[in-house]
Amino acid sequence: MSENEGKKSIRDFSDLWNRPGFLIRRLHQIHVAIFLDESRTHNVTPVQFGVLTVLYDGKTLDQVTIASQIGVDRNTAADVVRRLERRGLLVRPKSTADKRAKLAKITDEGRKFVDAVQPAMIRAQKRFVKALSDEEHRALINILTKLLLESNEDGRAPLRALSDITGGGK
Amino acid sequence: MSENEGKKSIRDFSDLWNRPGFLIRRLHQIHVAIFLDESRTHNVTPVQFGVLTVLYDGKTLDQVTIASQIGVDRNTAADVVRRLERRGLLVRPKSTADKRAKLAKITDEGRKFVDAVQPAMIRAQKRFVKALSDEEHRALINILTKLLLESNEDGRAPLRALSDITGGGK
DNA sequence: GCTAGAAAGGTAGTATACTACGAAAATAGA
DNA sequence: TCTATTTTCGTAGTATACTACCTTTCTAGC
Repeated sequence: MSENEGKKSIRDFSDLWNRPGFLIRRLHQIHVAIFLDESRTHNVTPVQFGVLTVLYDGKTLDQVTIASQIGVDRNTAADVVRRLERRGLLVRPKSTADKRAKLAKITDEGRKFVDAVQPAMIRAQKRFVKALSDEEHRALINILTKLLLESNEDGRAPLRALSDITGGGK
Repeated sequence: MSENEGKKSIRDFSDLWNRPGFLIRRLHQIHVAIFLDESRTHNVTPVQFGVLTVLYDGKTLDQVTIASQIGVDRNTAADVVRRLERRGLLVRPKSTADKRAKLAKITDEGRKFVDAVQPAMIRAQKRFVKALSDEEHRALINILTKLLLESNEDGRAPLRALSDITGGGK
């Protein structure tokens, strides 16, 4: 095979496999599949687990805050919270301070559930990147983080409290 | 002597931002948002555009083949094809050779549509990775491709004809 | 030729993710 | 205080993505 066949620019997107958007979509599908496979017996999705993780320490949060912390749409967050409530993993008390707000608080059962699923989440992450060396892994995280910070406001669910990442002075 | 104190392994996933799955999900959301924004006037999604791209050269394909080429589920591909048919961008003749198969073929209108949307797709890809240097861009594509090839069979929609990527055969 | 299994399509149901709209409540400004 | 705006939640609708199950058709083995 020739060395630099065609010598196309890296910014040539005519090939599907040179489109970052395509690769990202496929990898997202695959990660979800791996997560569901590893946590098969628990019947939980990555986003549901994310919500429970955010609530794990006992904080009582409203839906908008939850949405901004895990990076999903407000409506999606409300859906997810409803499903988790149905399973008894969290409760949804009304706020007394703000009559509009509907809060979410993890239950004991929910906390036990997170403890039980945590190892599967770890297995899924490891399996997902098992082909990479530590160096490649680090490069991947760095580049994805860079893209995310750069485009955070482009999505419909911009994350807040990014100071943890940027190290910026709050 | 805390040489390694606080120096977490790259494989420590306790922080959300160290979880490749989380980063990938967010970036997927953002890419879709950017694509929809750039192609706003055309009312088309990345997956729909992918199907039309595969059919652009006039091939008549069945739904399973389309699904495997763009990496979506068989049922999802059928949904997408139905929507594109509704808009007159493709037709769905029945196969004479195989009475089960329902084929898809792009129309003249569909081909014109792809021509019109192509620049928006290019703009979306460029905007998505605009924060990266050529070197970072290349590293990203390489790593994502590596992950994809490694995990292709883990998803529900494994891609076929990967020889173009692996350099094998042909 | 016949039958079992595979393969293609379809329906139905669920979850994530978004848009658009509306109601109720909180807040900021005149 | 009164009003306009913002915020929060809700509903409804669409698209991607998957599972589960079903029918029809094709194919392989006998």
